[in-house]
Amino acid sequence: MPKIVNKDEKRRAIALSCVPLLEEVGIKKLTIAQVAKKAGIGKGTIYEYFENKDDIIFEIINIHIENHDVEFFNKIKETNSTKEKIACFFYFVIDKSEENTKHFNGYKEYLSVVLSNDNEAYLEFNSNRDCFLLDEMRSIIDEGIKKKELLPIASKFVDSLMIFHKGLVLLRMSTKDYDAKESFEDYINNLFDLIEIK
Amino acid sequence: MPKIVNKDEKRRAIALSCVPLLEEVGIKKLTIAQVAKKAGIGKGTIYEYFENKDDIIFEIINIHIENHDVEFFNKIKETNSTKEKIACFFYFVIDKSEENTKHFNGYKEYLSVVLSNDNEAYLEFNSNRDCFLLDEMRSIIDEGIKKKELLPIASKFVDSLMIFHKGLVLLRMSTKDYDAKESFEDYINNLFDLIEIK
Amino acid sequence: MPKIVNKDEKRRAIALSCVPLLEEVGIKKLTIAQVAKKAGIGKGTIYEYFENKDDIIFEIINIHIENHDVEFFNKIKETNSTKEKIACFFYFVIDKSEENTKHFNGYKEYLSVVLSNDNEAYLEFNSNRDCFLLDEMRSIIDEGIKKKELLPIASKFVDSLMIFHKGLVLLRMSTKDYDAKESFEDYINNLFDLIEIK
Amino acid sequence: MPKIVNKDEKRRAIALSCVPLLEEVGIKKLTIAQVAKKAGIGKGTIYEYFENKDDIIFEIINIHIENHDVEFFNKIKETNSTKEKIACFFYFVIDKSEENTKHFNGYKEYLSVVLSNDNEAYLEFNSNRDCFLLDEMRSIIDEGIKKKELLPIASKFVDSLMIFHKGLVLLRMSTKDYDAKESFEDYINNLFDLIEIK
DNA sequence: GATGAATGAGTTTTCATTCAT
DNA sequence: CATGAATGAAAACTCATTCAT
Repeated sequence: MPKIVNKDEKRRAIALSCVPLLEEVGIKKLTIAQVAKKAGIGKGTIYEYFENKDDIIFEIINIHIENHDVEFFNKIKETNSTKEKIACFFYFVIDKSEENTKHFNGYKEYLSVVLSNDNEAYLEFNSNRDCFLLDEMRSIIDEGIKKKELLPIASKFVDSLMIFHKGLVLLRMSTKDYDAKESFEDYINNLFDLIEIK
Repeated sequence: MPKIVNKDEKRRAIALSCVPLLEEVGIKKLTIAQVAKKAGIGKGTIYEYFENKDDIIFEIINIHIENHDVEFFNKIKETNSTKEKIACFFYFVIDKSEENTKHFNGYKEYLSVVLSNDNEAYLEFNSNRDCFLLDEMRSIIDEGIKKKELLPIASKFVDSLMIFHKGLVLLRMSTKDYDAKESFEDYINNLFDLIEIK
Repeated sequence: MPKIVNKDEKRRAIALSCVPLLEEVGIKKLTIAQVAKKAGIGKGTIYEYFENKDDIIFEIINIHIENHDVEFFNKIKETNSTKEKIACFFYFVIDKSEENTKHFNGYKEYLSVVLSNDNEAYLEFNSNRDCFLLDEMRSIIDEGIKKKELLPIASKFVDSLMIFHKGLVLLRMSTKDYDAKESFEDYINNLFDLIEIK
Repeated sequence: MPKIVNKDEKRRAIALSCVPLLEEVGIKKLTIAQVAKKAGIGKGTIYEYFENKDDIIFEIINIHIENHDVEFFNKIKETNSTKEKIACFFYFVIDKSEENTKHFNGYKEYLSVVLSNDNEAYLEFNSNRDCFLLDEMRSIIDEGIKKKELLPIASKFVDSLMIFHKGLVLLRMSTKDYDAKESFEDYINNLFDLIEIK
């Protein structure tokens, strides 16, 4: 009886084995040869499981983001106040630690690829993830309202909060020495003056 | 004695002649050979006036943006209410007309290049332009306050308005069928509830 | 399963097929395109077997020199007297035949490349080959002493003999109509007055 | 009355002003633009005084070598014993000081150019200079014989001394970490055993 | 005599993808 | 199922030299 390999499983296994590789060399410098070597299979085999290079990069990035999200939601769970939970969303763009900067630059590279191609799959993936994060934010705000930390009006600011987040991301990426932290703190304090129950 | 040319003028003239070319083929596909042909000069001559390919692309984009700004400021001057003036800032990201979409996609490609290289000059240029636009926005808001259209508190929202703008730009670029208009209107109406003198 | 090729063999086969090409066009004018065409493969395939252009040129030159050495050692074996064996070493720089001049000019071009780059591999290769030839010369002299053709003191002249050889090479290469033969004969006769057992 | 410029004088003046430039950037990287700038004239003017790039490089190198020779003959004059005078000839190839290494590498680059082109003028220049140095060496040896430092037989070794010198030059240039000093000392001691009057 | 603007040929190397085995 | 050998298009940049002024 031959070993039955589930195509999807192997696809994922290949991508999984290349998560550190992508971090190391970056999207643009990643070659199929490297991927094949890291996964311990032949170059041709890659094409049994992936349409093309974009496809595999996409899969690897997915895993990256999933990993990131796991950490992210753990952090949020450990956090009590609504304000701090919101801050968790912004750590990614605020934190200047080497570790986070690496992730941030990885995401920058990813965005560069998204913006230069016109890959529908990328756009859809981004849409879904943004929706997902938006929902998370909404839950947190709603919970804050329920816990009497926030005024009911707070729910009207969920969207703009997420858009503001995107704005900080783009500014940190495209301008010199942008101080996202300062901007965030101004904004969040301003906002909480309006929505917080003191 | 040889013909003496004004280097700066010729530099600009070359760039100017390639503004439509850049629009047509995009940044990534633009070749020096094309530029030289369009400008009606030899390839080598390009390098008498520009350091390298980045340098010439940068110059062409500058002209693009200058052109855009001229239109933009004309629109603002023709506009009366502060709210409408603010809306002018957002036309770029909101408007779905073919004309504007072309510009928007051009800017998208530019951003893609900025994010993938680490060109200090690009980052600095962006910083300066963002500062400049921020100042414009501030003037408009201040004027609105002076004209008793807005409450003094409005001045505290200038920064976040610009960041919000960036956020919309990134969302329109990186997600599928993003409705920047809706987001903007929600936001601006929400905001004006807080800062408008009715 | 794909065709498995012996990388080393194919590498050598490619280089081998280009030995006449290198002779024909010279090092500086040799292009990868020519090499690929001559080897009957694609340009890209070259790079499956060689690091870069230097690498392939180096390999071709190796074959050249190996070929030359084979002839050279055959000649020495066919020769009886020590004096004649020594002369064999100098044929390369003395002989004005068209055939040898072609080789000599090839070596000249090779040296030109060695002197203009700072390629460690080249320098080391030269060192090794010089050592090797020095050892050969030493064997010949030692044998001459053993055969009572030469005085024991002859062994003290091995180094200078090789250096003298280099000197003739450089002189033939860098000056006009240099008569290496005359210089060699003067030298060898002078020397044999000192070291020969008559 | 217009300023009469002697063509040859200006030619020399231009070359003279570029002596340090050549040292700085080397032969291969030297551009006509640099030469024109250093000489304070236009690029086109260069061609009023020189045939082509080779011509001007040649002229600059001439001056270099003249300068070197001046130092060299001063050193020889200050030296007493014949053995030391001979050693002066070999300082160039033996000395590992930074200063001399710079000169040596300059000469290496020059030789590389000589070997890669087939410029008759270069070859002739080299022939003449080698003749000239040979004559100098002969004078020194003859003088040594006259001063009863050397046996009359010494005159038979003048040629080989010069060829040996060339050999050391080529070895230092084309092999790794060559110890020219050791080779020279062995040789000169060996030689003096034969030709010195003790 | 002087100038400097204009020129354009020429070559290495990478790497996603295919397909014969 | 798996493989890896083979492919070939594609583009920036330099710089000696000329010649119109």
